[in-house]
Amino acid sequence: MRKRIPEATIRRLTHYLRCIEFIKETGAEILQSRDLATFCSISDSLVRRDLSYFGEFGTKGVGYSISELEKHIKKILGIDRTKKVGLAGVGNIGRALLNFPLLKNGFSIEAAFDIRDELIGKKINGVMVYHENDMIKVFKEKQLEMGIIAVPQQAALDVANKMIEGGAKGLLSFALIQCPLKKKVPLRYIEIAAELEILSYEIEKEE
Amino acid sequence: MRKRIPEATIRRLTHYLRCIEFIKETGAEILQSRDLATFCSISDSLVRRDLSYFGEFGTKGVGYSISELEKHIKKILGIDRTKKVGLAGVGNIGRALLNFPLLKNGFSIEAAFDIRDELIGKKINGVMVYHENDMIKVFKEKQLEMGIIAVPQQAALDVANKMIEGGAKGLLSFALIQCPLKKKVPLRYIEIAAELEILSYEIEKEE
DNA sequence: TCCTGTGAACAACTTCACAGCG
DNA sequence: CGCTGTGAAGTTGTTCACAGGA
Repeated sequence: MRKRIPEATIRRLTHYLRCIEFIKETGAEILQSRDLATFCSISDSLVRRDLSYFGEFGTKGVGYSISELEKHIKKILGIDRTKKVGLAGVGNIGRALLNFPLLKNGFSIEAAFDIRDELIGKKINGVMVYHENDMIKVFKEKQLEMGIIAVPQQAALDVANKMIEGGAKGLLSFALIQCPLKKKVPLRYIEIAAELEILSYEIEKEE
Repeated sequence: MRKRIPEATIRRLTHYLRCIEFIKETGAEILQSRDLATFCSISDSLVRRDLSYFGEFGTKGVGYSISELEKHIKKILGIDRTKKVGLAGVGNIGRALLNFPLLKNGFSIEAAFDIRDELIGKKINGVMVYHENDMIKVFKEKQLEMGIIAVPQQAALDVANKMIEGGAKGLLSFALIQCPLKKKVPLRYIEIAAELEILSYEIEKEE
């Protein structure tokens, strides 16, 4: 079962994790494909297919052990150990991220970066703010694995390249980056405008 | 030609728009499927297929008129006129959105909402902050069509239902909403944790 | 019995390849 | 000739339906 995994499957894995976090609160120990399916509004066979890409976690006639399943999914997503993250841009979005309980999801922001003098050397929510000029050095020293880019668009490419030079193996950006990057690494976007536009389309379609 | 449109096509339409905004700066008037394809790192035939779902915009042997194409895509996405938006939650994410040039994309935040007394009645970036208790009334009065939810998770369902009761036809949420909603409307999420998790998976896969 | 895991059928999406028009 | 628009082929993703184990 070691075929290529659909990206959609990976996204659903994150939803399964949200479901597990939710169900764990109730004290349950076993869960069935149907439970995950209902939570995510998809079919139960799709849940089983998704999980089967990675092995056989379940018990026939019973279901899945919640704690085992959680461990497995975290392993698959690479968040079985905490990943160290550097954050560029301490504006509103940056601050929101610093206040966000990312650690619970397996990520820890270990350093923040900005170019505004009044911020450099301050700690925000326990995270030190460095100057963007020191980004390569700090990324290397602290061995940061991922970068989050929350700077204005015109600064995004430069910041991305610095992160990569500092050793970042993947980037999440709120700003469109005019590629090409110095080195090809996984790059994802959070596109607020795009989401609003798609929502707008869906609204029009309804009518 | 009026088949079901893939969601992926709609998302790419938003990318085409970003490309058009970018190319317009250069003063060009004509663009070809290959230009859009290169910008978006996809194949040119996919660009043509995407556009062909909605009619024949191009000129054979020449390409697409940039201004016509922009008009068409905006029409398809329902942003040929500005859509009025209400924003719940004036924390860091909410403030980031208030500072974001959404108007350029066809959206205008006409009212913000929070429950913190010190914010109510203030204007932030020209947008009045109301109490969440007045959300239904304000949504109706101002005829807000869309809602953005940037409140803590435990408040999200309540806020969503109020927006819908106030007449919102679609919602964009930063917090997971435990459905069901009072009434089914298009609902999209921006899931920062999920994006980080997927990125983490992609990083592991590379290795 | 009940629920998982999975071949096989089906559906959705993308690419190919070229007809057809400017 | 060059580029669009589109059937047809190819590929990828989802659902069906059931064998098989607990």
